[in-house]
Amino acid sequence: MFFWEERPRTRGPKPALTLDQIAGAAIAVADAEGLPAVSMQRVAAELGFTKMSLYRYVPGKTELVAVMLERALGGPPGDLSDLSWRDALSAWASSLLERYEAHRWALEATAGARPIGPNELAWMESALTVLPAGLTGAERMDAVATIAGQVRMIAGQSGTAESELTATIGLVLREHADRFPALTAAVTDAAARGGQDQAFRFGIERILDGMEVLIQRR
Amino acid sequence: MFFWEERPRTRGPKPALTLDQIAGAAIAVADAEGLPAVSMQRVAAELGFTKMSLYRYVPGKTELVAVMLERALGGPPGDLSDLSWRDALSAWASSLLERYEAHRWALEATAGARPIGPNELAWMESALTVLPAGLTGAERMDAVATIAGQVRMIAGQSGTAESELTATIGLVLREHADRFPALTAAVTDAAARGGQDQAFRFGIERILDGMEVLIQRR
DNA sequence: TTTATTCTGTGTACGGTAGACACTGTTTGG
DNA sequence: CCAAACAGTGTCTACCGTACACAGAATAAA
Repeated sequence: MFFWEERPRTRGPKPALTLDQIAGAAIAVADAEGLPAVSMQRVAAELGFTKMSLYRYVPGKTELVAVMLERALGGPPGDLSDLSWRDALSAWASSLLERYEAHRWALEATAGARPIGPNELAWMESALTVLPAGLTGAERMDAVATIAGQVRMIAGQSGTAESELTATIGLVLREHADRFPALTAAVTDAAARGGQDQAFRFGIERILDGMEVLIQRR
Repeated sequence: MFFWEERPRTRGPKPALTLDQIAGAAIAVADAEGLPAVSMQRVAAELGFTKMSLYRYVPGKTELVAVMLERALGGPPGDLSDLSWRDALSAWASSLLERYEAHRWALEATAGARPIGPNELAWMESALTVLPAGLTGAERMDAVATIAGQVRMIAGQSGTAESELTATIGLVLREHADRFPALTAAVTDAAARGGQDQAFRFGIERILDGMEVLIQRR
């Protein structure tokens, strides 16, 4: 786990690149054309170098993606201490969602086993500190996971929102509307009102309400 | 969206394979060695054919993965009607989690844009029918998404549970324990009690509690 | 029954991927 | 001054998905 920071160099030629430059170029490609467009070849070409030169800075593509994720998500918001735990967690979740939506490949990049970076830990730490008292350590972890799960669920749908949700689902749905009456009804009603931000807030409010019930029960 | 079912064949040689055979072989490979091990070459070899023969049954790899997902997740549980909405949703979530954990590549396969199959719609339909009254169509969709988000969050951690969570996180964490005091405390406490099933139930109960608050408020 | 049509599985080819390795040339510590 | 360390390049292997032409098999039409 030592590829996050640039290691000190003593002898030999001065490196022409930095890890930040590489990550930046890779992030730019992913932002513009999606994660599949990010290859060693492409990133190196974007910087005017050969692909093999990147291996002087990064052990492999897995680690490159990890660094991309780390840089793209960044650190957690810092000014949550003077809010109520509800507002703080809500703001935390909104901030995280913003980050995911600013880099729509980020969610895809977190699929499967991967190394976890310092910024990701900082996000966890941030949420844990604003969590209310009256929860065990395990429960605190679980609570953060539940909220993060909601963020990631919405982030996953956000690209697909409305346009493809009505297109992809609607295509199969219109054909078999009789097999899925409840889904058809819910989708048509949801389409009339619309808004994926509503979906996010609904889930967060339910989770926070549920946590409040638990806290006050104790 | 016509590659789900096998299309009728009239003239020409009898097909030596079926879509189910192909999907089954691919699922077996993914179960044993993970999703990256699933290639056209590998799946075809597993069946004793050349990779190009698969393209007679499936338009491309994207669709193959979609069929794999469809077959692996299967249909929703059917006997939820005589349960309370809480128990029904809890059972629904548990069933879905079981499916995801039985095929740990399934979550990874749902990352990014992808075609949505009939079984996935059936799962949605199943959850929507057991949902309590007093919610709008949009809210019903949001509620299902929130629960599904919890399932997917836990499913994503389940492979990493304990072993790697203490290894991957713990490695970086032990080095910077002073930077993440709340996280360190929560992790050590959680490790003492352990259990990823606890994490799942905790989140589900919070969400259901939150939904109950909303319902009773109306 | 013959003929024409349609479909299957195969072989070849192309452009792409990640990465191993040897090499040249630059930089700097001893 | 020189030897060690290191940067970037070029070449190579082993894969990947898939486009395309083809030979043979099965059937529908003649």
